[in-house]
Amino acid sequence: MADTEFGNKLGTSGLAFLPLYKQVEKHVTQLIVEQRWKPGDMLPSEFQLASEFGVSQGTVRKALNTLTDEKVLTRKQGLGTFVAEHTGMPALYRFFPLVADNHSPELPISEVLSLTIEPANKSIAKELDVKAKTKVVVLKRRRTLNGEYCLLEDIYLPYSAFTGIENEPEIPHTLYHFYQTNFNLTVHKTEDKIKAILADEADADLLAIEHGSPLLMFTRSTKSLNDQIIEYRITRCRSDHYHYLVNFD
Amino acid sequence: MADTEFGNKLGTSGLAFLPLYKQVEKHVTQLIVEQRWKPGDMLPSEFQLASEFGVSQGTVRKALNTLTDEKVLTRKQGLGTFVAEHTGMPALYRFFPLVADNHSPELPISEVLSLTIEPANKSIAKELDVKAKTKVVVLKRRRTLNGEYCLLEDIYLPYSAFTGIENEPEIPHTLYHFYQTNFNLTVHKTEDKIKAILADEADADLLAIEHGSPLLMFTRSTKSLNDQIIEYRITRCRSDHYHYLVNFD
DNA sequence: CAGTGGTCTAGACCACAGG
DNA sequence: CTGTGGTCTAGACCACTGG
Repeated sequence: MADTEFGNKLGTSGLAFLPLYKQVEKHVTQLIVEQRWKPGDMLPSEFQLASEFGVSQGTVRKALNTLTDEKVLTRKQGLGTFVAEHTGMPALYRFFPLVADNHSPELPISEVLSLTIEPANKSIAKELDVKAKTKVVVLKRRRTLNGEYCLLEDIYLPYSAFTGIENEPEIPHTLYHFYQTNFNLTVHKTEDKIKAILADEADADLLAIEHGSPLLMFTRSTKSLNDQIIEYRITRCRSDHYHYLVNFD
Repeated sequence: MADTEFGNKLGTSGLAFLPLYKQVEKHVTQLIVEQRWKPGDMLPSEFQLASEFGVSQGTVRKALNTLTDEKVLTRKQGLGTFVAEHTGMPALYRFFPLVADNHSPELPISEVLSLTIEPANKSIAKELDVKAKTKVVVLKRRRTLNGEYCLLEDIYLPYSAFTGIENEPEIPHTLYHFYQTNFNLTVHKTEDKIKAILADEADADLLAIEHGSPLLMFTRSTKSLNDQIIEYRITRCRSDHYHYLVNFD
């Protein structure tokens, strides 16, 4: 095998002197972003990728395992390596940390209250990392859990990444899967900032609770595989029968 | 090297047919729990451990890297592998997710309101996984952040694991480090359940806020390295100038 | 300089899935 | 049966630390 400093076939252009396994990670991620491999597709075997990239199988393995830990890929012994899909229960609850206090949870039902396209105000523009007055999609939803109104969401999306969303016949309940299949945007990381607030009149009416009830408010910033901010949302949520669950380890 | 089915020197007693690297993980963790290696100590090199355990260096490496990811160990190239200590800024904020909205945070100041030893009521006993009426330590604290009262904590500890705590001259601000150094209990995982509530009169008085203000309430269950529940705490916290920060990825 | 962890390789064998 | 990922080994070389 060509054993020169650049004996591999990865895009080592530029000055990125990263370890080979990191280069493999980036390269594989890039190929997914470019849709060479789509969600659900099976990747070539470790040996095939190794020869394709000009590195050893162990190096490919290390990269694929890291991406599996990050939930970009899924691997099954005897089957193969696949591009992760945001489908199924585990993926559903991965970014939905609301848990019923006692009984087992139903699936949440989402109800679209409005969908408009507006110029971003300063605050939203900053959160989405776009210029002020850029067109953004504003989606307001209400979710029902165990038969009662549970939470309200104001969702902001950069229109440039979601062009045509206003023509979609229906906005499904599972938004992140929808982003992935219809706009090739895979959610990779989210950050929630949580506060306690009192319900204002509008929210209280929509949730059918008393004005002044305590609500959890969390603002979420969501990044895609290629580290672009693709969503900002503000959620208000009653927590008398549910809690927001966080694990540190 | 002895290449029999049990050619290694790990305690493969019982019926635990785990991969070697998992056995190494468990074994190393156990040695830390038993204080053969104390926080801050340097472990033997990978090759020394490999020969000690009767496995290859690569297998030891895999186990040590996993434990490093779990923050049980820290590794530094050229230096060695060390048992992690709950000291320094990163460890301080690892389990303290409260962040000031705008300005950079001060270190939190803790004030002990009371420390008593009581028989556990049913609810606390269940949370600590002990029998009802078992003796538990009840520690109440108030924390100040950026010059204002910020949060109240009711902390419950199983007395059997914290015997003698009532004779400690002082309870330091950094509780988890205190558990580690004085009681050989290293915090490994926590789980927070978050709700929004209204401040009752007692809490409002202690926080110098109005009765009925919204507060974040989180109940935390904490496990040590050997998976025992070592703490249960109920925190009430104002969130008008701070937020609780959560990352999913 | 010697000793440590970090990267990379090559190859053996096992466990599992599907035809 | 073949092909996949999972485990384990052995060894080479690099990068960093401290004396």
